[in-house]
Amino acid sequence: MPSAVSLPSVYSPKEVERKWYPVWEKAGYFCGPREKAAGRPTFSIVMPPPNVTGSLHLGHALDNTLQDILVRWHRMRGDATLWIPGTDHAGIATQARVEEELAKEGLSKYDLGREEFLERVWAWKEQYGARITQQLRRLGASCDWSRERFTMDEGCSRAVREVFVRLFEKGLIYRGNYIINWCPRCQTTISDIEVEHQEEAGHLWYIRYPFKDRPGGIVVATTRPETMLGDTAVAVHPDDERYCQYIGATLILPLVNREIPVIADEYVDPNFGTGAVKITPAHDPNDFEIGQRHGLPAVTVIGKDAAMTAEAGPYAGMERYACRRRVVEDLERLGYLVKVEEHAHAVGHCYRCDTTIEPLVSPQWFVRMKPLAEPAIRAAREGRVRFVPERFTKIYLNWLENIRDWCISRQLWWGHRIPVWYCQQCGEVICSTADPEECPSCCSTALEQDPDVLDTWFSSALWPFSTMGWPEKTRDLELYYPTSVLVTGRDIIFFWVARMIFMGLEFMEDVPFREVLIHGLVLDALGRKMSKSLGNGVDPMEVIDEYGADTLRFMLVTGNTPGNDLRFHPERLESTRNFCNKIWNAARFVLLNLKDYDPERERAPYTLADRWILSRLAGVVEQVSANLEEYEIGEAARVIYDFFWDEFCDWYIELAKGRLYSEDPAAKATAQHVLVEVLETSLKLLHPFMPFITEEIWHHLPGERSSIMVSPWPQARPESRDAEAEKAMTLIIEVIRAIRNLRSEMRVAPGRKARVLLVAPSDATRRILEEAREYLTNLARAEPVELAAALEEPPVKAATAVTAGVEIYLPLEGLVDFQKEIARLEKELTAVQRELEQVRRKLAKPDFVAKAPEEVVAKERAKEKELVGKGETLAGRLRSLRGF
RNA sequence: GGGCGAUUAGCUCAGGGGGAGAGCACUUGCCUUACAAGCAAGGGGUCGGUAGUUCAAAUCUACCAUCGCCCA
Repeated sequence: MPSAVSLPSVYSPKEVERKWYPVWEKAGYFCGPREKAAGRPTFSIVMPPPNVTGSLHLGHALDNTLQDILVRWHRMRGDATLWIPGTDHAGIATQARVEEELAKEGLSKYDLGREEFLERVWAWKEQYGARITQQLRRLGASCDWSRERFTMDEGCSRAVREVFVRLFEKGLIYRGNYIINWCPRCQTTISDIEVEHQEEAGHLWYIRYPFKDRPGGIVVATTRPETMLGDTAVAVHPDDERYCQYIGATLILPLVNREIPVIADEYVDPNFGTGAVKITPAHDPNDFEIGQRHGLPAVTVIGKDAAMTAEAGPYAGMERYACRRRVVEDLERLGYLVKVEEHAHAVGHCYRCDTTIEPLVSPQWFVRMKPLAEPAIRAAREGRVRFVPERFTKIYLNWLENIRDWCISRQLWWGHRIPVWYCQQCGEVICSTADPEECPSCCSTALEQDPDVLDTWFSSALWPFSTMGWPEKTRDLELYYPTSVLVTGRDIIFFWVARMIFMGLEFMEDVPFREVLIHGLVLDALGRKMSKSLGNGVDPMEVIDEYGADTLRFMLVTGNTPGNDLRFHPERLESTRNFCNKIWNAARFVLLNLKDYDPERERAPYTLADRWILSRLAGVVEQVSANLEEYEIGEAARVIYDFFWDEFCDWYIELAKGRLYSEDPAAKATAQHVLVEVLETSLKLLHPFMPFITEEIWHHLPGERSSIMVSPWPQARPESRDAEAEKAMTLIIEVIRAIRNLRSEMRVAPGRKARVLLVAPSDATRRILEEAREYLTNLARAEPVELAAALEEPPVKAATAVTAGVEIYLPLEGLVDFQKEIARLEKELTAVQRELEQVRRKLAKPDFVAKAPEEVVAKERAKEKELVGKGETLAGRLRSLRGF
């Protein structure tokens, strides 16, 4: 056993953390077993794969800490536990980063060509992927590295192809020329949910479109005048009396002189603008749909570079906003511009680069969502997937119920290539899991694979089963699918959670996880999202360097409630670090006092303090287990924190000192035994939260030990619960506090012993106080302590307090300022009277006595009695002081 | 426009139908042989507003206000 004396008085996490992680990993503790213990369930989690783009941020730290807590807890409970780690290839983000690198060398991806570029990205992935897994290790994540996966590894890629082909064959994947969101900077499509809408101050331009064959015209209102060049109709509401006479009429589109019809469509809001809407099917999603309904042509006037196309005639080649200015000028000059209003509207931006999205019509691949969404909706409605907190169910359902088809093709190089080939000979479209050699229709070998790759989320959607070896029927799938819980941030419910659920239902015929634990975002101290552009990000590795992983972990999961965002305050790190230090020093204390400890030695019976702390410990074990069961992780952490610091350190350790320093070996052995018991159990309870410090201390405790992480989780011990001991200790603590308070108020020097008189009419109370005599001396420096049922003549020169049915006198010859003491007691008496009044008012109500539960009424009565007694004592005391 | 969340001590946040809590900050006193990253004592809040349900509301309901987020 290492010497306790060698423990320094300040805990330094660095060496400890570096020491233990490799030990755990080498011992194979993280490996998910291939069999489960009889009578125990399995517990499995797949880690939300961090992007290989860069490094872990605080959100990852929170997410993985929560998972690690659950995993370590279940492992200690003896469940067959599996936590699969991995990383995500993050198509757009990673490609963009590598392109940035290239740009520094003055190169573009086109200079390298597709293959060489991909080699560069793979090199990047190797470097940064390794960094991320290193960072997860530093955080203490006890995931199974032998099962580590990457969304583009062989197995995941195979799953992606399999899924694509099956959906294609089922008619759930199709290619079509539809309107999509185009990011002109990333040069790719993005899906609807990757578009972020931001309110912007803009204008509403009113433009008059003249009739072709009659005087006058129709005034339309638009926020994007440049798109008028692509207008192919003007729509009005069919019931709008202002316009119904014009339906079917022909207008002349100004500037381009195209003839366009006036059509009627329910979509038009008669109250917006003039009630007449210009329709640009090629550049607006709603207009596109109207165009589809009415068979309107789509004229593309803005290209993929966000510049005007040849279709824009004289405006061809102009950048879209320059064109907007010119169009407005020209309209004004030609007298078509009626008016301009200030107008705030939502503009779509690329979630990655914030560039304004351009809706474009383009041939893309889509997943037909309705048939996939329905089972996913049912699964949540029927409770087969449960969200924690529950309110997120609604967000999930609302999205799925209004789902649109999912555009999955991306014009990128980094990602899963779409497994579709086009025959250059006959035009056959071949969708296949294996690369085809020749066209099945015409046998031509001139096949060209679709150049696009899949949306990154397509592969992430398969994560819960692709990581377990699907489409093979593997042991892991058999044992660990569905996983137990998914832990993730509320920002990716749509992106990821929903998609995993419908893919799981489609391909595994079961939900991918039974529960979804949603946590909030980690914000900066001012409540802002952490971002590169704001420069307010905090690097978790720097925090770990300075404070240790245990501190970071504990800080992240306390002081916040499930689903709510968490503000990052550096000060909270300090208080949590102090808690680590507290644990360290409590352990040091115990170990320093264990030098002559022999577990076999005969022990004296438990004292009141022993029975109390063991009872409290049993309560805490139950509570922590119950909290973890309900995913109330912060609450569980708080319960241990309070118990350990307040009850164990501040009270029990102090109460135990008397016996530790005594000459009675049996009494000492009992105290040592209880100290070890409480410390050991507390360490176990703390281990899921603070794996490193608990492991370190664990190995200093007496006895042969393997790792704490594979030690059994503490059992609930109802037989240790001792209500009587808890009640007695509560009384003793109150009396000690009252004495300390009197001493402090009377400015009795802390080191000085003082005579204390305790008056308690109740025999039971006196018995407790008698047993606590030593405690009062040690903890309140009360000596001698005199006990009485009543006092004939209370000392006049004394400070007084009344608590819990005990009158406390602190005789202070010559030290008591009578006026001050009278004032103090008067204040106290007023408070008592006020409280008594409240209680009596309550008890006076017949309804209360009749309708409130018996215990509540009894409690109020007891309170009344106590307050009356306290008031009488105080009043009597005041009388005698005044009479003196 | 719809939905969700927040509003509790100076700050950051727990709690949640029956005596207002924690950490930090503040005041006072202590280098007490585990810990000054500590110990002890203390001050500080009509729990955002209004109405309702209830014997009882910080807690449940409705509405309102302010802030934030999501969706359209």
